[in-house]
This record gives sequence, C-alpha cells and structure tokens, in this order.
Amino acid sequence: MTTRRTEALSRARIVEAAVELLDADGESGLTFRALTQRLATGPGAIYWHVANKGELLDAATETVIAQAVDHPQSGPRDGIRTVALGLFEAIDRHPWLATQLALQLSRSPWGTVTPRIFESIGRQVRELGVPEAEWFTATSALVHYILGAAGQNAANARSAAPGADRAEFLDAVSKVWEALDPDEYPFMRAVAAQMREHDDRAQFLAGIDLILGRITR
Amino acid sequence: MTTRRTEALSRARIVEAAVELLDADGESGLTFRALTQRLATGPGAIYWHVANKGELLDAATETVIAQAVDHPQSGPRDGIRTVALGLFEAIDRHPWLATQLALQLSRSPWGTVTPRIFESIGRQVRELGVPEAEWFTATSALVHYILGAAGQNAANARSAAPGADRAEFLDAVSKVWEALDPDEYPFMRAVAAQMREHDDRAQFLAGIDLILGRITR
DNA sequence: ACCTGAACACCGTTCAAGT
DNA sequence: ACCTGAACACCGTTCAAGT
Repeated sequence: MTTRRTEALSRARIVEAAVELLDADGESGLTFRALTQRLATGPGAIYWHVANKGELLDAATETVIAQAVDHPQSGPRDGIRTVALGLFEAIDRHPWLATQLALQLSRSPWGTVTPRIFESIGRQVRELGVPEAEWFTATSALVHYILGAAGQNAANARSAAPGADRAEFLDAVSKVWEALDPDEYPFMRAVAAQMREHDDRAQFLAGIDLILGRITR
Repeated sequence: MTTRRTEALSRARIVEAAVELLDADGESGLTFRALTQRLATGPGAIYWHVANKGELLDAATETVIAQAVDHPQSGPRDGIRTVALGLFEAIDRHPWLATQLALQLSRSPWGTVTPRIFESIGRQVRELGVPEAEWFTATSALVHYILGAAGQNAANARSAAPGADRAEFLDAVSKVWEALDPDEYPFMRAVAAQMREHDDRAQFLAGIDLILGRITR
C-alpha cells in the first residue's frame, strides 16, 4: 500500500513510517525496501535524512517511549508505579520495543532512551529515602525488572492465538509448564497453577511492590 | 584460518565452531560463510545437522550456559548467589549471551535455556520460605535483574578501551554521566561519583541481596 | 546417510547523476 | 539542498547432484 507522497520527506515522516512498519510486521518488517515503497521514494532519499538502520531504530524507540517516562508528581511510590505501567503499556502496544530496549541496555555507551528511563526511576528511588549507597543498585533492579517483565508479557500477548481469549491462552501456558519433567522442573510445575488466575498488570505491579518493599524495608 | 577437517562433521562440532566465532567477533561474526570456511565444508552440510541459524544460536547458548545453572546445595541463599555469579561470569566471558538470553526471554514459547534458569532460581526462592503467592514474582525479579545487570556489565567490559585499565574506564563512564544536563539528569549525575569506586561483582551481588531482602528480614 | 557448491531471494548501503 | 535508482557486497537458505 504505497502512500502517495503529499509533503516533502523529512526525518519525522521516515521515523513515523518505520514505527508503522514495526507495529504491523515486527522487527523483520522494517526494511529499506518496505520503507521506500511506503514513502514512494528511493533508499538514497532516506539515507539523506538518517545515517543508517540503527539510528532509525533508535529514533523509532525514542519517539514511542518518550511519553511514558514523563515525570509525574504524585509522590515517589505512585510515581514509580505510573512510569512502570506506562512502559508496560508502551511495550504491550509495540512489542518490538522489548527487544530494542534490551539491546540498548546492553550496549555501551548508552543511547538516549535508556538514561532517560534510569533517570526517571532513579530520581524517585532517591525521593523514597533509600540510602545513597543503594541508589544505583535499587534503580537497576527496578529498571531490569520492568523492562524484562514487560517484554515477557508482550511476548505472551503476541503469541496468543489471535482468535483465542486470554483464559484459553493462560491455560495453554499452564499446561506446557505442567508437562515438564517433574524431576527436572518441580518449581515450574508448582508455579504453573498460578498462571491460570493471572492478571498481567496486577502481577506486574506486584513485582514492583515486592522490589519497593525490599528497598525501603 | 581454515581448520583442516580431521573428523566427520557433527552437530557438536558445528555448535563448537559457532561458539568460537561468536566469542571472537560477536553476533555479527557468526555467518554461514565463516562457518563453512572454518569447518572446510559447504552450507548444505551444515543444514544437514542443523535446521537453521536460530537453532544454531540456541544450541550455542545452551552449551555455554549449561554449567552455570547446575543446582548447588549450600542452602538457598548462597545457592542463588552461586547461580547468579555463574551466569554473571558466563555472560562476562561470552558477551553475546546477554543479547541471546534477552531474546529468548522475550520469546514465547520459551526455549530450553530460559526455563532452566527460572527453575534453578525459583527452586531456591521456594526453599527460602517465600510465601507461595510470591514465588513467581520474586523469581522473575531475580532472573530479570541477573540477566539485565550481567548484560550491562558485559557491555561495559566490551567497550572499555582494550589497553586501558578498569579505573580509567570507570572514570570515563563517570565523566560522561557528569556531563549530562544537570536539569534533566540530576539522578544520573548524583550517581556518577559511585561509578569510580565500583567493583562489578560486589555491586552485582549487592543487587541480589537487595532483592532477597537484607540478611533474614 | 552425508556432503558439495552453485544458485536464489533478500538485505543494508553507496554513489554518480539529476533537480 | 534534496532526491533518484541502479549497482555492490553480503546474507540465510535451497536443492540437484554426487559419494
């Protein structure tokens, strides 16, 4: 579906098209051929506005994540919950974010998005009254949990049979875990039952509260 | 450097060569051309033993991670520390593991490695006396922290100037953080100083202890 | 059963040329 | 300054053919 070009090409338009492709077809959906077709142009035009594919991916991530990390002012505890849920929802809506953020987090030097997330959480950890020596550690624990758990949730949502409802899907996951070798996987089996009465957001927030509880004792 | 072929090709030999390529040149170093050259064979031969590149990557990950998750028996608290440090070291030695594990964790259904890690940690969480309702949440928090923090450490280690020593590198990171905009990044700046007297393993284990709850809670 | 290697479809990126 | 599009180097994968 080639969109007829109405306005001049721009970095913003290119990034916007990239996000659309990623949302529609996942990471493998973003190619320069698909992009040139959608923008009715040639690869050279895109390279005029964007250095390479990595930069494009970073820009797409930044655009989509920006709103989620805006600092709230409801107090540190709810503030952390709000940012965490914002990231959770963003990743749920754009599953490719999970991979992208994981990659950025394990890259050095960091890009622009990751420090923003750290800053947003870290600032509130500080306000929580955590001793200074633990600021970085506590913030790391929260950020890694948020991004990791949200990514896992998105993967689950993505793999659920399109027509099937949630209960069916959770039941299926639960069955897979229960089918594991009882000698090798006693824990996974024990926890499989919990899968059935599982509310993603509630479960996710329970994790946040658990970590918050430990870091504030 | 083409290794002269002395024994017949096998899945094990292929996976071994894949690990060597990944260790030497990172994720981009593993290509079927490099693999065929190193094994002195053609692509068809490899496809006889391995379904596709994804399966090869999974097998490489599994080989290298297997030892780290072997269950210890020193009691749950030290057991978790041992497994965590084992994963930390494995990721430190094979930095491509960080990306690979993150990808596997945000894939559904899970492969073979991720459930093993969950099982290994989860089993000990249970022994710790954590209430049943929190088993999954606490285990998730630990696993995501372990993999995320270890990945970050590996990225740091990888990007340190080859000749430079650790102190120099940490100083450089610290300077980058201190150079951030004071209005937008007060937290990152405040935490930058801690970077200078930073022991990776100690810092990593402090995170584990923080999530576990200090001492006995 | 196992291996060979040419060929295919597709990718990111470049660049001389146009406006 | 911005865009075009053919061309390049490289990728994972296939498959008819050999042993």
